[in-house]
This record gives sequence, structure tokens and C-alpha cells, in this order.
Amino acid sequence: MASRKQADERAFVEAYRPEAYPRPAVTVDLVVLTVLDADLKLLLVRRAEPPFQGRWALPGGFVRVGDGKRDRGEDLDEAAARELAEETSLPRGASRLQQLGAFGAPDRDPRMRVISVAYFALIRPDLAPLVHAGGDAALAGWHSVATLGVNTKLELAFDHAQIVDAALERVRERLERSTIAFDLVPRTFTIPELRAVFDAVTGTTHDPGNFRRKFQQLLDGGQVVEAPGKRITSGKPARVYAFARVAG
Amino acid sequence: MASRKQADERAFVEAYRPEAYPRPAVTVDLVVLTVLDADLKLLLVRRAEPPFQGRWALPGGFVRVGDGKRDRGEDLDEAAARELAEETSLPRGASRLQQLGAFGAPDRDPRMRVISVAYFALIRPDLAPLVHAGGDAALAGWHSVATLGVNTKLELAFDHAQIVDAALERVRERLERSTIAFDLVPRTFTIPELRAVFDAVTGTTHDPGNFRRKFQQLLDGGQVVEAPGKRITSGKPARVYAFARVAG
DNA sequence: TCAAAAGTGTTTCTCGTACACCCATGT
DNA sequence: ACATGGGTGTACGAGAAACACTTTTGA
Repeated sequence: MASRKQADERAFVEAYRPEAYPRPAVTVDLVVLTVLDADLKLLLVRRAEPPFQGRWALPGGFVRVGDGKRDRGEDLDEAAARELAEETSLPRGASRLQQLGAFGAPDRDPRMRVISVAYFALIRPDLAPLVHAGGDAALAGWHSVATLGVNTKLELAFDHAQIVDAALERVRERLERSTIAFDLVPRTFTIPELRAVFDAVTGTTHDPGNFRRKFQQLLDGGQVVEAPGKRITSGKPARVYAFARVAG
Repeated sequence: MASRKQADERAFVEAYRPEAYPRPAVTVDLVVLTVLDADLKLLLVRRAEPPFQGRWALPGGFVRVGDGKRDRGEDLDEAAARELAEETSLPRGASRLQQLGAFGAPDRDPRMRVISVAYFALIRPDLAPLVHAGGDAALAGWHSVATLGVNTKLELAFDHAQIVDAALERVRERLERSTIAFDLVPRTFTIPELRAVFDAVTGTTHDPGNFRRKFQQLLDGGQVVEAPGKRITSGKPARVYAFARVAG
């Protein structure tokens, strides 16, 4: 009883003067994915500083909070977009960012208490070559997610492996139910190219005939339109499509 | 080019001395749901202090961060569980908490920059009457979610309406795909009771015959077992079931 | 002529849904 | 008797999946 009352009082004081209490650092971490050579790839940066110096890690950084008075800083989504632009030199708006969740185990960063809000982004493969290290990242590069679990040289820093797992689960969940696959092909694309993306993300194969029928529904629904030109292959040239712009 | 370099340098400095930069306050907010009288209910507390004094809000509070050295504070999940216990007097472990996501709009709290990690929890209806205000909440009570959008007297504080919407969407998504419905019935329950939960959460009705067939699959799968006793009704007494304990 | 894209057809299976019943068993 | 739970059957349609096959088109 007494201890409950004490806890209550403590909570009461905190509500009045929360700024007197220690606060965690808050960062955003980015799980940036693309498909290259029909293989799902993850963007990693090499850490230039301790802790985990020399190890690969997710790009990310601190959320700008401002001085707390006039300048309130940026929204979480903004922070994620800014970090993506800064650390990878990708053009802003190159991809939609979606929040994955918050990760805040007390010891996830050995230096101090850091709570990280994770985002994932899917990058069109034609933009993937544009990434190069910026900001405080020494090196940035694409790594096959298939070999992530196997290659011990790719043990990620912090709890980033856990974040990546959560992101992959989420992306696979949403692949069929949403339009995120559109973010993993160039602006114009062929049906086999889109199918290859599905194969790469799910790790399975998709029947060309059945896939075409599903695609036809997208065409009928106006979500996809024909694009001019054709894609030259070793066989019959493939019809080229584009995703319909969202009506304003 | 120059501005990019400047931005890079700033980021570099931050990586070295992040503790010199302002940090946001981090809270957890809880969307606590139950089903009473075949109606989905949300737990709200009345705010005793400004801002939003007198308005209804989600229970929640600050994440304990510790001094940053020895004491690193608690995990986010722990913070959510602690706040649930403190503010509602519900026994710990009374429900599983699941993370919903982080909400961090710069102006979501007029006092200062606050980033909130939202959780949702489903409370068994037999435990629902146990809640009473604790901590710094003046009053705690269950409110029908159906009337939330209509009743202007229930305009929630902060961005809590948005958080509730996200939580409801998530719960409805997972209702059929997971076992969260088990958290919304008493330890022993009848098929019609479980069906009523589905009806209440989705806002639709479910065919008794079809529902029974689905339920049979749960029985066959061993996820549900028969319990002793029967439930007296105005008609034929109903068979009573219980969820199988997770095998250790 | 070859290779790959495009397109069609068919079959099978599984699910969800709707609806119509039956029987069982208490008050 | 009646209300309610328990339980079964059936029919329809949607959709996924597996598989075979034809046609098209450019190198």
C-alpha cells in the first residue's frame, strides 16, 4: 500500500516536471530494400566509429528535436526521409517510407539509452546505383538478404538484425495485399520483371499464366497503364507498363 | 555542394556528441480494449492537469530511462506493462501488450516535444471491472468505441483519436488471423460468447453454423479444449471451453 | 527458326458465405 | 412449449494453384 502510494506520487511529480528527468536519445533506423539481378538486397553502411566500428549497420541517425520552444524539430517521418537522403544521396521522394515500429531495449546501444524508430523503404532498382555513402557513413552498399543469415562477416551492429527480420516479415506480408511491389521496379516495367520481383521477395516462383491474370486485374482497375515502347529481350519483346499516377 | 558538406559535418559532430543535443521526452500510450455487453469498449482516463484538463485520454506515461550509466531503465514493453498496472490497477500479466507504433508529430503535445510509443492490449471482460484510476489519472472508465466518433464530449486529448483509429484497424486485421480474440473472453467461455466478441469487434454478424465449423478447427488443432461445467442460459445450457495453455 | 512474351483454357481444391434444417436440453 | 445451443448438409461463388497449350514477334 505504502509503496503504491509512493509510486503514485512519483508519477504525479513526473507529470509536472518531466523535463527534469533523463530522456533517451531517439533515432530512426532505415531498412532500405531493392531488387537487383532478381535478388532482394538490403542497404547497409559500414560504421566508421565505435561502437561496432567496421561492422555493417542500418543507415539512420538522430531525430531533430529542436530547442523545445519555438523550434520543435521534425516529425518522425521527416527524420526518416532526411536520413535516407543524407546517408545515401538518394533523391528525396525516391521512395515511400513506412514505419515499422519502435525498438528500445535498454542495452541496444552500449553508449547510452537509445530508442530507435525503424522505417522501411523500397527503392526502384534503377535508382539503386545512385546510392553512395554520405553523412557519417564510411561506406554504403547493397547486400543480398539471402546471405545475411549465413555470412558471419555480415553480423549487423546493435539489434539491427532483429529490425531487418521484422521488416522482411512486414514487406512479405504486404507484398500481395498492397502496391509496394510497384516500388521495386523501374518506372516502366514488363510483366516478367514484376513477376521476378515477387519471386525475389517471397523466395518462391509464380506461375506466368496466373500472374498475368492477376496483372490483368490491375490493368482493368486502372492502377497500371500501358507505356510507350517495348523491352528488347532475347525472345519476343515485352510490353512495357507503368503505374498510374495517383489522381490529384 | 557546400550545403551538403555542411550538413555532413553537422551529422558527423552529432554522431560524436549526441548527448549535447536536445532529446525528446518518450512516453507510452495504451489502447486498452475489452468487450462488455457485446460492445467493444475502450479504456480512457480523465486528465486531471493541463493541457487538455478534464478531457479523456489514453492511459500512459513516461518511459523510465535511468541515469544513463548503471541504470539503463526499462524496455518499452516493460514501460507499457508498468503503466497499465499503475494506471488501471489491473494485475500484471492480465493481458498481452502489442506494439502499435511510434507517434511523434512535433506539436502533438503543446508543452514540449514528446514521442509516444503506442501499445494496444485486450482485456478479458471478467477483469474489466477491476480497473479503477491509479497513478495520476483522476478517473478511469470504459467507453463504447462505437460512440467515440459521434460524441463530441469524448474528443480525446492530444492525437489520441488517431492512435485509437490505428489500434482498431490493427485489431480488426488480426482478429481472424491470430488468437487475439482469446484475450477478449473469460478464461472459460462458450461458442456464442466467442462469436459475440467477433461480432462486437468487426461490427458485423457471424453465421452460427459457419462459426462453429471454424471453431471445430481450433478444437482439432488443440488450441482450444473443453472445460468442465456448463453455462446456464435461457435455453439449452452451453458447452464451456478454455484456451489451451501454451506448451512449455 | 528459336526463344521468350503474351494470352487462353481447363481442372482441381480450398474457403467463405448464405441458408435451411435437424436434434438436445434446460427453464 | 419454447428458446437457445449444438450440429450437419448443401449450394454457390471467389480465388488460388497447377498445367497445358497456342499465338506472337523480333533477333
